[in-house]
Amino acid sequence: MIQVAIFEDNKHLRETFRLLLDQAEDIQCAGAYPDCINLVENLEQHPCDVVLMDIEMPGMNGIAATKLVKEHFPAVYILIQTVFFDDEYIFNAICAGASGYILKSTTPDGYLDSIRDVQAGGSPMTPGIARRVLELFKDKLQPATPVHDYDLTIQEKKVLKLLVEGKSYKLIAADLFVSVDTVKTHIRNIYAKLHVHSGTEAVSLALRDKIV
Amino acid sequence: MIQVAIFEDNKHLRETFRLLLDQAEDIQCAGAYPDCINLVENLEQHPCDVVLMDIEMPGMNGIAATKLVKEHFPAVYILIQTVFFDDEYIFNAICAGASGYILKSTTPDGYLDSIRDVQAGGSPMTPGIARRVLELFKDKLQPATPVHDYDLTIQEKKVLKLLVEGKSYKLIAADLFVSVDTVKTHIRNIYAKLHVHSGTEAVSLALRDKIV
DNA sequence: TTAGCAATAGCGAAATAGGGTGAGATTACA
DNA sequence: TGTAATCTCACCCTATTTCGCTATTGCTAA
Repeated sequence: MIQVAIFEDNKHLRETFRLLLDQAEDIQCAGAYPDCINLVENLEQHPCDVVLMDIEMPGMNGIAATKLVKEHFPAVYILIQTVFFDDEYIFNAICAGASGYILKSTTPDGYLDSIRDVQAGGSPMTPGIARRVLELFKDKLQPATPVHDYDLTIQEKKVLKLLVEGKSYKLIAADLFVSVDTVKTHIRNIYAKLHVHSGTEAVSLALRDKIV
Repeated sequence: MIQVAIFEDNKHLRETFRLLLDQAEDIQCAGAYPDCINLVENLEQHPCDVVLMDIEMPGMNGIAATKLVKEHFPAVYILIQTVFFDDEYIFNAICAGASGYILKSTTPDGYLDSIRDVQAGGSPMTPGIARRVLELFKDKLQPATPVHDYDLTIQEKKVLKLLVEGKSYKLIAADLFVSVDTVKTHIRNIYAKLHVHSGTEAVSLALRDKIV
């Protein structure tokens, strides 16, 4: 018997969900709440396996509530449901620990299947949501493309790299087997190309733009 | 009519897929290949909307093939199918540009639905795969967590932040409405806590460890 | 072959940074 | 109430950095 808690501010929807869940043989509604007041106490008194969470709620929103639930009940699975299709929402929900993300346009049976899926260790997602997740995944994880190269020469890049490592002019000169004055010249040219006026600025820019 | 190309080294499976697809009214098999030899030429001669890609193939594997397809035909959706449940595979497939990832245990109708889903802009995923994707997502993206704090005080963090922005002692002092000597003191203390001896080193460390 | 660029190197001046020492004021806490 | 931490400031001295100008060598493309 899968115990499910419902968080949904719309009273009509909330009651509809409760009826839908209780009508299924293997699912039971352990509680239905309009907001996140006393969330922890409520879940302690009425334990559940899965939380069906509305993302748009007055007061504490679904994302924050998800975090809170995960903090206090790490074993509970959270199924987010929303009418929105927003990248930020999706991203934050996943990071908060949601185990599934479905659109409210899902059919009644879809809800029940999704609840069974999360409980079985899956993460049901509306295909459209899944596409957004994959795109986000690629965007955020992939290359971190070096935007500018600033036309630095090979030697200048070497110098900049060593500068980023925190070395002094002397040490850089030693590393590259050139004189300190040469390093000075290179750094002067680097500063001009990056439009900066100090080592810290150069390092900051180099790291942010992944030049090194 | 959705045109689908099949890449599958097992002859029996390949033919089964072809029959399955052609039997659907809205789907047509545009080609079925046992390997990725002449992949680009084949797809050029027999254009398709969706590729059904086996991930385990002799010669070029499905991941590399996915990359290749995406390079030459960016608009083509790729549906990965596999018997494996491996995080590395999943991760690489997504980065290569796959639009869906289903297990081979899927039902015949499941295949057809998945193909329709990708064509419609969705990303069908077996719930178990989806769970792995979400976990990977969290693991790889979360590290936005500052690992060390180095016990910097509030003021020291402010100074470090301004240092990262490339400001000089003077400017930092002006920004914080304190004397340059105070800034020096803070920076001395910061260097001691971070175990560095120059601004460039401090900036480098601060950015890498996301202290600021 | 001339022009341009990259890399090298030097000199000098001015500004900035780094490190030592000490110390007063405020706040937090046991 | 005493102690510790934090924030503040000052003075001194040296090292390093920044920036100006100049100049040679080698390589390459017009």
